[in-house]
Order: sequence, then structure tokens, then C-alpha cells
Amino acid sequence: MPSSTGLRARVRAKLIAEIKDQARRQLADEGAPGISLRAITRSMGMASSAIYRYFPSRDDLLTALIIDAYDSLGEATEATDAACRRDDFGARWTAVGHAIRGWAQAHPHEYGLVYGSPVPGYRAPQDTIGPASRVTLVLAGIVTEASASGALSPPPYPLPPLSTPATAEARRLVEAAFPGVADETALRAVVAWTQLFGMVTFELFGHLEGVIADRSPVFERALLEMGVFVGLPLPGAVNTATIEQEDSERYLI
Amino acid sequence: MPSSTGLRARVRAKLIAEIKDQARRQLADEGAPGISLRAITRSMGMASSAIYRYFPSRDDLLTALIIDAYDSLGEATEATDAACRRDDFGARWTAVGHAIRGWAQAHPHEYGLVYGSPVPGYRAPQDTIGPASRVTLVLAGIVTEASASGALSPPPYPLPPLSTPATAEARRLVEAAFPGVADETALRAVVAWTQLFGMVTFELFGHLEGVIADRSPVFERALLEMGVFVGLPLPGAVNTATIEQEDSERYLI
DNA sequence: TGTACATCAGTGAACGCGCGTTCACTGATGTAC
DNA sequence: TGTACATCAGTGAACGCGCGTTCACTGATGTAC
Repeated sequence: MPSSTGLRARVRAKLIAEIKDQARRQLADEGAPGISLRAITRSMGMASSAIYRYFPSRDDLLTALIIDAYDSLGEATEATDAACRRDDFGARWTAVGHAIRGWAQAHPHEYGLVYGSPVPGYRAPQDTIGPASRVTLVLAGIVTEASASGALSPPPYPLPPLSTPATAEARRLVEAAFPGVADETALRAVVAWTQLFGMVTFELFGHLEGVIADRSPVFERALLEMGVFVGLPLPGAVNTATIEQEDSERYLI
Repeated sequence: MPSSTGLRARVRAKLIAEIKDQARRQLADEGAPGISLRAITRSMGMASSAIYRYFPSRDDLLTALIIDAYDSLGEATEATDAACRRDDFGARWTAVGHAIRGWAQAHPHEYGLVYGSPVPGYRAPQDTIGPASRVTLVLAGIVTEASASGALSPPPYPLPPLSTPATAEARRLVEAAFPGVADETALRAVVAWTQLFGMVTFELFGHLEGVIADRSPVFERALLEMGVFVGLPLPGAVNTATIEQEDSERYLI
């Protein structure tokens, strides 16, 4: 039994996994610049040159860690969204926000690796783009589906109309990730997206130290505010028409 | 003429400045982990041990750079705010937002040094707290002064009341930085603050690549949205009562 | 089924480099009387 | 004003360490006929 599931291939996969695990351990201890190929091989009891059978260079190992991190976050986010009632858009938004923050707190150094200062001299290859956008697409999907099902409220207060270049950008966004969504709403979704990651980043990188002591309720409130800001209904506020087609018990007030 | 303005002291100050300049150059080229004391002394044509006359360790040099960065950003922000009409709170918010983004783009690596992933193994000493909060206090000041002068609009749409722990945090915030401001508003200011830095960070660290092409108008819109979100008037929308006491020409529509 | 050959994993030595920090020392600049 | 002494800036060698990557090589695992 050779092929890609053969013994050799399985051993190889195991070793690659172990190398990445050791690298993640070093990432946690010393940060990205502290990841050392020699230290990895040392901890695995192999010659320092042996690692080149698995990763052609240090940068390739870094890339693998980055892709893994994005995929891990993307997967957690997608799973959280998938576990929500489809038409409870407010609840989906809130749940996904908590999932992102939860993942960041559970994997602070991997979060720093992808959302922190770019590693100098390292240029992310194309392969990272797909994994990187998974989490973003989940957020965009919630807004888009809410819009399609008519659950989105229009902005409750008047704002000046979009400038011409802002409209152009909004159009691009709508076409790329928010089909059928209003220009203003797409831009607001971007604002909410940056707020969400901005707050998680500030919390993780220590910029809320001395500013906010009990961060969970503040984060919770921010999620609620930004959800409403985008036009999403409050969590639990499900469109009655939809309810009647499904189980109705627990959603009737 | 000895004292602290003596020749020796002046030469010393010059050298300290040159060391920091060289360090900043390396920061731009190689990132924070690439700052090397030996390389600095090499580029200045002095023995590698000489730098210890000026900085007792690499960490102390890092701390100096961090404090300088915070102070530079703080100063730019304060100056921008000071140049605005005091009662045009919307304009102050927008101008300060642009100033922060502008500084970040002019000093991307210093921005990364203070707002990027924490340097592993480095613990920021107390001395950084004051400089770090300058920019924050400017933003808080705008909201607080707007509130005091009655220019803040209440939230235009109903939201659930604050949870008990969120209220507690809001109270702490109000006491520390937003005297006289409503609980909800203080929390919204924090949300706007994290949005502002979140967007600047995303832009600088490459997370808007492929998402937003023309970032300035989107940032401009985000500033406007978040200003209104906090309750600030639109830029240029100045309280008429105040106008009458000052020059009225250009503010009458 | 058995043999010959190709592929792959892993070794160990070496290249060429860099780093932060310490220490005993020299010589110049400032200070006190 | 001039001299004796203390302070400070800067040197150069050394300590002890680490790193990524290459290369010729051995031995085991798989493949083809």
C-alpha cells in the first residue's frame, strides 16, 4: 500500500505536524522572530539539516503557520455561524464576534502572527489569501443574507450622501462580497468589521490595560451596537413570517 | 558654562538623538527585532561597547523609541485638535482621525512598534503610560467637551439598556476620562476609538489589500459615521448660540 | 516472488555570519580649592 | 589663576552564544520488471 496514504506519507505528515507544533510552541514563548529551525530540530532530537526535507526554508514554515492560523480561525468562525438559527441574523453576528474573540484569546500568538505587525522581510504568498478571507466572508455572508431576506433596517438617522469615490468603493465591495446590499450598508459592514478586529487587537496587545478592566461586557455591548449600526436586528428578534414555517415555540415572546 | 546645558551635555544629547535615529532607520528596514546595537555603533563609527554609555541595554533603547513614537503621535494629534474651532466638535473629531491616520502612514514602523504585536520578552515600563494616553485623551476630550456644551445628540435609535457589568465599566470610564458624559456615550466613544485604530491598523498591516482599493474616502466615511454614532454633530454644524458670540460669517449656511 | 535500481530520510561537519554584554584600560573634559 | 583630582567618553578584546543553509554521504524504504 504505497500512494499518498502509504506508511511513508503518513510518517511524513506526522513529522510535519510535529515540526509545526514545536514552531507554535516557540512562537508562544519568543514570538515570531524567535522561531528557530535549529531549536525545532533540537527539540525533536534530529539533525538541524533534517528539517529541510520538510520545509525548504524558514519562510515556508512561517507561511504554513500563517495558513494554519487563518484556517483555524476561519473554521471556528464558520462552525459557530453554522450552529446558529439561519434567520436570527443578530444572534449570528454576535455569536461570530464572540467566536473570533474567543479564538484570539485561545491562540494569542497565532493571532499576533497574522494580525500583528507584519514580519519584516516576509512577503505573504498568494496561498494565504484564501484562508485569510474565510472569517471575513462569514461576516459578509450574515449581512448579505439578512439583506436578501429583508431583515436589514435602513440607517435610522440621516447622514450626508456618500462621496463619489466612496460610492465607487462601495460598489466594488457590493460586487465582491455583498451582492444585493445597499452601498451605505456595505461600507458600514466594513466599519463594523474593522471595529471588531480593532477591539480584539487592542485587548490582546494590551491597549485596554488601565482603560477597561472588565472587557467581556464592553465587547458584548460593542457587538450589539455595531450589529444594529449595520442594520441587523437584535439577537433573538426573528422575522415572524419565517418563524411560522418552522418551530415557533421558543421564539414567541 | 557647565551644568546641564554645558558642552558635554549638548554633545551627549546629540549622540543620543543620533543613536535613536539610526535605530529608527533599522526599525524601518528590518523591524523591531532587527534593531542591533552593534549595527548602530558600526554605522556611527564607534566601538560597539560605546553605546552602553547612552543606553544601559537594548530594552532601554526600545523603550526610548516607544516613548518617542507615542509622544510624536500625541503631539501631532494635540496640535491638530488645537488648530480646530473649539465648538466644531464634528470637525475636531474628523481632523483628529485624519491626523492619526496621517501620522501612521508617515511613520509606519513606529506605528507598528507601538500598536503592532508586542515585542516578545519586552515589558513596557511605567514611563510609556503617560505618552501612550495623549492621543486617547484628545479623543476623549472632544466627546467630553461636546457633552458639556450640550452639542451631543442622544442615540437616535433605541438599544437595550446596558448590562450591570457594562454599566460598571462605563462608570469607571466616565470618572477617568469622560466627566459628565452619559454611560452609553462613553462606551460608544470606546467603540469609535477601537474602530478608528482598527481601521488604521488593518490598512497599514495589509488587511485591506484586495478589499478596499481607494482607502481615503472609506476612512473619511468611517470617521463621519463613527462621529455621528457617538453623538457628535457633523463637521461644520456648529451650535448657533455659540456662533453669535464669535465671528459668524463663514459658519452661516 | 525476487532482484536491481531509484527515491527518500536523516546525518554530521562546515561555512559565514551575527548578536548583547562585560571589563580593564586610556585620555580628555570638567570641578574644587 | 593654577593645580590636583574626579568624572566621563570611548576603545578593543573577549565571552559565550545563536542562527539559516549547504553538501557529500549512509542506509532504509519503496518501485518496476
